[in-house]
Amino acid sequence: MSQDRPEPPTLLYLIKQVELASRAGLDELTRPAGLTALQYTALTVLERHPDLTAARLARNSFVTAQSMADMVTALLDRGLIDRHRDPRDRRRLVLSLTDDGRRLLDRLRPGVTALETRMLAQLPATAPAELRRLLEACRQGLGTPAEDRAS
Amino acid sequence: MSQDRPEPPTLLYLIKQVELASRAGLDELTRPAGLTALQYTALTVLERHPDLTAARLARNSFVTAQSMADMVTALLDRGLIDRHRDPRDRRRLVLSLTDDGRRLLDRLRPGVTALETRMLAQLPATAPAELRRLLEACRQGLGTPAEDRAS
DNA sequence: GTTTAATCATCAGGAAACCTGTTGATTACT
DNA sequence: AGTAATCAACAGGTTTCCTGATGATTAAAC
Repeated sequence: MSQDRPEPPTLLYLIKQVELASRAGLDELTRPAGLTALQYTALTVLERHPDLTAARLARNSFVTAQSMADMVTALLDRGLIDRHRDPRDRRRLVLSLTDDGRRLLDRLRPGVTALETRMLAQLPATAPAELRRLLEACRQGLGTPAEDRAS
Repeated sequence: MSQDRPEPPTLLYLIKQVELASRAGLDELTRPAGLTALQYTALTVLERHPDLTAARLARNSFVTAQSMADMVTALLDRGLIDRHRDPRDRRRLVLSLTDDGRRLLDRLRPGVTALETRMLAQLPATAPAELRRLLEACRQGLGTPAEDRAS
């Protein structure tokens, strides 16, 4: 009766836990630069996928365009990103990293890499690839956010 | 030149992606009940670890006690949790689920389980255990949040 | 080709979740 | 006894998210 077995947490919860822990670490790294973890993440997405619009960026992050607008404004104000109209679709405002944004990412990257290394420290060398495979399948299962659609 | 290799995202980013997707799914499930995904998660933690304080709950979620206070207040106001002083340490206000809170969790659980199942749908039956093992090691590596300390 | 529908950006307003900094009460350490 | 650590809470503020509405532009339907 009072003998309740620990009841293992769900996988959903474990994922949240790891994300929370990594966000805390990321925040620590990016705070000195005046960036939040989410802003840093958005910058890395723009680095990997140039010429995204705010709307696409929002879908990629499973949030509404209005939510993303707040962050885009912050990054614009700090001069880390830039934007211009797409001549082929004049509704679209295409985002791109500025040189300042690129420099900031380059400066932060080593710390982030170290954080990831620390996360994986206890695991064998084969684990990262395995974890990647599993996570990508999970993302797929939950409905991948229309990404990686090259020109 | 315009041939940029996709540059695989970091594992930290993949974890965030899966968490974002799962949070979106969770929010959809819990919104009808007037709960956010985070509030639901806090309730499940209290279910698995009765007699936690808000401070412990905060550490468990890698946030400050002040941040957790907002959510605790919301859950108290909705009558989903309760609290009382710990007679052995009168600084502590111990949290516990109310019957209403327990009922709500029971009602939401099937949907959450289905969400997790959907996430894992593409993977073989051995994957969940493997994923759990990897994620637990990651959490450990990032500094586990003083949990699972039974009485 | 004109109407209809979808998409993009944006404004307004608000809620939730985070933070720093401070204070007072209680317990633990010395 | 006195210092340090912990817990809860107050004040005030930022970031991140939402719904709802609007105008501009493109795509689809008729």
